[in-house]
Amino acid sequence: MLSKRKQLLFEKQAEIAKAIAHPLRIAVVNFLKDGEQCVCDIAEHIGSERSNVSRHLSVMSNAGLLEYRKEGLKVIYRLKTPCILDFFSCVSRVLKQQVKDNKLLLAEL
Amino acid sequence: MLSKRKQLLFEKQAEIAKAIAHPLRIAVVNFLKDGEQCVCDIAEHIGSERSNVSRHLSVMSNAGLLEYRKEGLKVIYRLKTPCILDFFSCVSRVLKQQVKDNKLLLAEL
DNA sequence: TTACTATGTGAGTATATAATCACATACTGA
DNA sequence: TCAGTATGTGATTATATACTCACATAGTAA
Repeated sequence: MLSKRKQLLFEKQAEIAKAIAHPLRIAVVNFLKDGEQCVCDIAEHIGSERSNVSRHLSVMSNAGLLEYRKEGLKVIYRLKTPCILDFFSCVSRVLKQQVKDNKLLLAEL
Repeated sequence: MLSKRKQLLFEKQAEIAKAIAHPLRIAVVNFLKDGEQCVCDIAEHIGSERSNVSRHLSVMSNAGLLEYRKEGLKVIYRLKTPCILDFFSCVSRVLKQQVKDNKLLLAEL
């Protein structure tokens, strides 16, 4: 059985993973990897309501993935831990494997 | 604005991230990193209903994170793309940073 | 002050996800 | 064949998450 300590750790880890696990939030990470951006530009780039984007940004910020600074009216977000980007290299590997598997499956028909 | 192609990619990536983003499923990954295990042993190790664990395993398997083989009555799961484990090294970094931030916050009081 | 802009938040609704229980299926071994 | 075990799935319920709209707040600039 899992110790309480381990369970707590896994919950924390899941929280961080959840903060990445959304198409819009992944789009944000991809946009921010080239440099910081304000909410309005992020919203425009992604093509979603500002209020919605704002909420997603706060989810990611609370999870420790993003940080921000204020500049006049604008709030400018940036990646806090760029190692998140490594995550996507693994995800790409999983996706490529999926394509390979599908090809094998097709060859069976 | 995002291209349809990019959007589709982000959706696929989010699907994979979602398949990790649950405490129980993270516990499974941690258990399987030392080698393959049957559903019954996974369920016992984690301390959850077999039916529930079975469903979580199928989520991860569908996402391409796990694969399995059958051996008599048992179904034995293993990690399909061990690079998932890299993900956790980044998550650990995020968690450590959170602790640091909290310490700084405490020092302000 | 007044009008304007950027951001964030409350409330409501829709949708997705998780857990539980009961049950079906499939394999094993007497 | 029959009893027993491992796994998976349907149905239900509970909970969490996402989106939209309206509005509040805070800074800017005339």
